[in-house]
Amino acid sequence: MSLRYAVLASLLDGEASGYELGKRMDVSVVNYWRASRQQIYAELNRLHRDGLADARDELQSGRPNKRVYTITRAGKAALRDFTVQPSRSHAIKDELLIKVQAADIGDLPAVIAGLEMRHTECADRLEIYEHLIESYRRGRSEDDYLASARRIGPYLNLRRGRDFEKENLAWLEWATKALRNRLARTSPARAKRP
Amino acid sequence: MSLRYAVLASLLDGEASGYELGKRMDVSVVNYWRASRQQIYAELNRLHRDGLADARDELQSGRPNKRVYTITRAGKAALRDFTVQPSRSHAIKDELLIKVQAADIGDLPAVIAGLEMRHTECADRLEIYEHLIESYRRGRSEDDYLASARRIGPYLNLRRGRDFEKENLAWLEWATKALRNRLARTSPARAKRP
DNA sequence: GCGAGCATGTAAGTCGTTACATGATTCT
DNA sequence: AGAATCATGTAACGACTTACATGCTCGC
Repeated sequence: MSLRYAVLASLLDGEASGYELGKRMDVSVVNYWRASRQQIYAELNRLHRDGLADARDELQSGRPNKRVYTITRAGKAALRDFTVQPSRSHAIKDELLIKVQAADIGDLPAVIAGLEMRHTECADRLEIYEHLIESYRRGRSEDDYLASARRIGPYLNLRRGRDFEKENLAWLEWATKALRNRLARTSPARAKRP
Repeated sequence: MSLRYAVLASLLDGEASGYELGKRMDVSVVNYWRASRQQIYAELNRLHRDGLADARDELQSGRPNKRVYTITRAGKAALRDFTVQPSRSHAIKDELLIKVQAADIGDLPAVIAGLEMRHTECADRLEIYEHLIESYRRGRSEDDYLASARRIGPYLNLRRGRDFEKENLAWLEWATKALRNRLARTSPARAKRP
């Protein structure tokens, strides 16, 4: 049921088609709930059926037509009700960390390569967050922005995303170094007894 | 398919029954993949069926008997193969953050209360992580530990968990303050025009 | 006496992923 | 020529949650 409210919350940023929303709710932009396009299309239909979103068909030339959705008053009310409900702790699911957990028994060079790949992904996301934060602030100081902006929720989440990516980068570098040291000490020894 | 490897990785910490593993893989202890007990029972059965885990029944008095599982050679090989596969970026799913995103339209005091509740949860988890890190190190310095320990994967993940909880606490405090300021500025104004 | 912890599971239902289908346009 | 972007969806499958079932012991 959370997907429903994640989609509604995303519609607060303005009307959107399913496709656009799919990009908005991509890992690189949204750090509160990512969803696949197929999920979003289905949820938008349900939202419309339940009167929480209005839909209108926009005819386009040279590309397929699209359905543009807007959050309704009832949608906002439902979202408001949701904010009062207790939240369960987030789900922690990260394949890379399973590999780190099993690194000592696993293929060390492969795990290290995985950490490095994640590092570049994180760095890319960090850059996106930094740019978004800048474009939200438009020169204002943070306190200024928080005092004057119409909405601050998206900004709060953006900063969380940025801080987490930074933290993540630091950890990835540290963990990579630790596994590299281990590799240097264990693999020459193994090589001597084939 | 990742649950399978998460369970195998948890079995590297030693043999365990489904119930024990359920506690090991709880949010408070494991930060790489949390799973419900029902999921774990089912996965252990499959693991045993596929020869990746050995099972033995342990008769107990005064409490129900239990099935204790051990990872097999084939299980370790499967886990090793898994470490070579590419990892997808983790799933970001946090109900609380949806509420933060919608905070401006939602019930501000409720969102603030939610952040505070999460704060105590994080503080509790942080304490657990700190204690676990201490018990892993047993007085040794970090470099010393990383150089001498038989396995370092669990320690790397533990530090990640600790750092993330710390970061999280800082963000929660900052976001709470921002939403409190907003509440102070908006609710007296509203109260004047009923 | 009652809830919490120990211990394992089934069944039903919801949620989410992957593959497939279609088809024009623009970039490399 | 082939891939990527725009655009929406269906169908099948797999993952995950929630509720239910059972039953004994220990502490309050």
